Amino acid sequence: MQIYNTLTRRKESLAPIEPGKLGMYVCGITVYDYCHIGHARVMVAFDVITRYLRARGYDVNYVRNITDIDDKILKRAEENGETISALTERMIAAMHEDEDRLKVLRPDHEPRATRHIDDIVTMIETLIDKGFAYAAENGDVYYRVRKFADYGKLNNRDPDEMRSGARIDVGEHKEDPLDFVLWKAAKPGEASWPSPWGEGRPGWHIECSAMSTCCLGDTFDIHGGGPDLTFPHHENEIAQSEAATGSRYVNTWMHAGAVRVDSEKMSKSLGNFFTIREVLEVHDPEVVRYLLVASHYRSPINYAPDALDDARRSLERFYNALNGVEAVEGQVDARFDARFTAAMDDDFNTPEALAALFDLARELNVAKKEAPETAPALAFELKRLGEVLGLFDQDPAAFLQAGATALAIGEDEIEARIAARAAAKKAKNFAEADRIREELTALGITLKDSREGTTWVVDRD
RNA sequence: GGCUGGAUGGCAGAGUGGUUAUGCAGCGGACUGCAACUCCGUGUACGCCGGUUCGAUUCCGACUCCAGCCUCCA
Repeated sequence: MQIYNTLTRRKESLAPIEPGKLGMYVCGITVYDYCHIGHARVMVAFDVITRYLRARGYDVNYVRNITDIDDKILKRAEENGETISALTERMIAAMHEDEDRLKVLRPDHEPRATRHIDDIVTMIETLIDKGFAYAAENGDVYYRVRKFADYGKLNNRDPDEMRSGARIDVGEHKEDPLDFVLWKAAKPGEASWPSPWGEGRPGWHIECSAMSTCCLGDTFDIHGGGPDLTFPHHENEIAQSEAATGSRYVNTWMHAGAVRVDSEKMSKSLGNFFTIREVLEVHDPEVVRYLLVASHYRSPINYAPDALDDARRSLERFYNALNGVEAVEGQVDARFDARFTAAMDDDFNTPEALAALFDLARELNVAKKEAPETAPALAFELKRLGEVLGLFDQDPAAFLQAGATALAIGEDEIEARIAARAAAKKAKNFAEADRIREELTALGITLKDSREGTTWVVDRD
């Protein structure tokens, strides 16, 4: 099992700290708004990673945090005229709904910042004791970046060169412009927690250090997140945790690729984002998931409506193959599994894995015609491997007929007309049969004849 | 400016020192009463310039362009 490690910039063999077990922490969502497709990318990527590692026999402990206290949350709650917890509970519920629809399995633990204030305070105290942090007069506590010799190792950055950077916020209470906040003193009226330095709230980076260490130990196997978190967030996590514990923080750093719109990163600040829920109003969740899985997790992907239409058509190929076959476990050529596994073993190469599944689908299509008795086992194999990617879980006919409820014709009526057409065909009245088919075509229904009878799908084009 | 990636056929997207990725779309054929589905066949694709090599899209160097991070952001 090879995994690309952002820290070393190369693929490395996976070597669990404890044989057979893996601790994985992924930076989750700041819950002040609905999740967008960029969030979906990270959720799906690490869902596939977790599913595969488990299928490979690892006992994975998957932790993904929820940031439920933060400046943006305070601001949004204020704007909405609702309490912080009303806002965050609402968004957490929405997030869970979104990921359920995308077939993203829940992490084993979802620690929330506000429930770990004690751990955070303890870690900050340790950092102060060790000289890696200091309390400023205004009640803020800062991390002393220059004290940590390895600072910049994840991003290949030299603090001396960053010093001259014009965009670094100087901040009147910092000893050094590079220092970042661990604890923010509360302004009057703001949500706050007591601490040795006065009322305040945690800085963003420290919560992940505290919660990951708390859930997974001082050193753990895998830490993941979105592409924009490598700096400063993950760099700062390393600085905090390694200074506090004196141990190596993380063995393997994994980062997903960005989702772009018109070649620009999809982000809240650019305002060019699509929320998961608005996309799911128009597209089947599995189509969205397929789009995300069809690219390698580290590659950037361009989000466009056309891309979803393409994904839909590719997925139809799988469901057409699966349609009309009962999946039953049985003897199957092992080379499909071997190809799939080899691809996934190579840094979770899902496009390559899908290529193997397309070949399996072809085999299934051939079997359906030429050796029907072998089809159920092939269908089972396709579904079994697809499950690792979180795909092919729907009833094929239902998938292909999705959207029927929006049509101007009921399913019973469709069946009635198919029966009428069958009668016309039997009577060799092809003109009438074609008339009925064209009528259905006009309504968005495509018929498919086979030896077993006629089925129908909803026309997407 | 510094640091990361990337540039593959009409589109999407893997990969490889010399042999078919895969999917969608197109074209030809088969199947079909005709279609749809399916099957078979089909495309001188690897940004540009040098170098290494018997041979490079694949390795090395320069260049051009694109994206990300350096500020909240998945």
